[in-house]
Amino acid sequence: MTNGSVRVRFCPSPTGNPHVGLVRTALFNWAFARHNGGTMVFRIEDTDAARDSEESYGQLLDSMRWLGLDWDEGPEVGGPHTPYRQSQRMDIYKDVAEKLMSGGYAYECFCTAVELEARRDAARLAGKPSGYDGTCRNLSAERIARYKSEGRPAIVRFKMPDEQITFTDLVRGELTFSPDNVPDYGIVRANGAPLYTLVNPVDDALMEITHVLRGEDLLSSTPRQIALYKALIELGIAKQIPAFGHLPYVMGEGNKKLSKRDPEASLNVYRERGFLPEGLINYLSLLGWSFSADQDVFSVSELVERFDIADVNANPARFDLKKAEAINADHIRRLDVKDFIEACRPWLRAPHANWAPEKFDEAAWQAIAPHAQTRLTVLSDITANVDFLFLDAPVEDEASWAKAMKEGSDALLRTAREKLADADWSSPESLKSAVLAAGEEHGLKLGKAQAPVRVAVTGRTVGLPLFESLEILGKGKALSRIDEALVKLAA
RNA sequence: GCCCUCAUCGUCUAGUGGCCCAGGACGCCGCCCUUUCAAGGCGGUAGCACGGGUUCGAAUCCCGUUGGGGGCACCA
Repeated sequence: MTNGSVRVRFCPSPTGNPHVGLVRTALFNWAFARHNGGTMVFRIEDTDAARDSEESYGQLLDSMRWLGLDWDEGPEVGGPHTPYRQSQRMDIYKDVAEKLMSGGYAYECFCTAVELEARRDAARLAGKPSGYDGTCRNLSAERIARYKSEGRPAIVRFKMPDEQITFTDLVRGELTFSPDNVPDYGIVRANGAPLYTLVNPVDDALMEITHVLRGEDLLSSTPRQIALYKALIELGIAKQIPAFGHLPYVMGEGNKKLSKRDPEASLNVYRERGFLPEGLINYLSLLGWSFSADQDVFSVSELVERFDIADVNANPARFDLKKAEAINADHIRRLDVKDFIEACRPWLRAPHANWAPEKFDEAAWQAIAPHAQTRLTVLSDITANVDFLFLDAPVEDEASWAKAMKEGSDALLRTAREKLADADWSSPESLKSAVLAAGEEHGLKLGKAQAPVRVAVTGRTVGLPLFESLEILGKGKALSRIDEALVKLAA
């Protein structure tokens, strides 16, 4: 669909934890670049020293790497437009701002915050647009000199041309804005620090970005960026105006835009719970896009193969945890057992695991893993499923105990213990027969008969297939746990 | 207040004028399988916001209403 080389960028500012909306934006840019054999530029917009943090910067890179969203130019990778952190590009912006000023595209504005606010309120009351009213647009030279001698601070404001601006949004089609509603806007702070409004388009121009795919919240600032672009082209700084595509919001509970403050929104939450990168990517890409009419579980490479920005739809999507987990569960099941075994590792150790590290038994883990794989929705669930193998005694779960240990359970357990003692412990079938026979003696079907044994050995009423679990735990430990349960029942 | 934007099952979506009395997925319900719980199989539940047009024909095009979301910073 696109000819020539596609260059997209992902340009977060390092404030707070990465959140899923941000990730979705990164993902669509990445998928678009990869689909078209283009270039993914990663740029850090850290021009707000008060809010940016180095910690957040580190998290951003770490998150991208965890997800497998690689970049061709950017931090720690370099590229022809180094540096890729805006905090290191201040000279460039200063220079552009000066050119904009001397070219008559921007002017100094001496209005104070108080004045601005008063006029904004008045405009609002009068039912008029409340943006900047252009007061300082055509100040006389004397006036400017006087303000300066008074030491009045000034910001630099971009002068919006008095014309309609029309562009074709990649996801929304043709959009037109009238100049009345696109006021002159600040591009440099009074202290000389450039603002996002300047810095973002300037870098896009310099880095020759061809497609700007970003959140819907930036939609209404597009006309002013296009105007700035035109100025930059006239000044010989920019070559072309990029195409814009505004991605729909990712909403949270209560139909609110998922914000950084919302704990549900934090990427780290999903990572710690044991989402697979490909599972999360799969789910996130379904927010505003679809793979096909009848399939919604797919691999990252399938995504790349099919993704097209033209197929993204414009309506906001709600993040649905249940579906995200279901998709993730599917990806867990798709894993090779070997990969599943490795993927679970972090949850087999502290701080997730509740057993001492030396109690972990690699052989037992490898034996039990296949039985766990079809039962997890998130990897962190593994701990509770296998802890009976690595704990000295099964966890104490009162609800499970109460549910399984009824009248006669002690008699059943005694019989089961006897038969189990004579069974062949290298065969789950033999163990099953033992419990089955014990149940028959007490008039219980296997479903009922296995419950007390399960709770005695694993501590819980639900869990992995019992007879395989018994075999892996081993005869000695299993029988002594039944003995302990018998003691507890007698007490 | 002004401007922009969005609108198909509870949720994510397919659908670009006839193939749709609307398809898939998650959820939910039921059945089968079954050593618990899952997984798997089968079936069910539920939707084109509303009102006008245009057209032989509208979920699809146009207008309006309503509702949701966003912007209107010396944040990004």
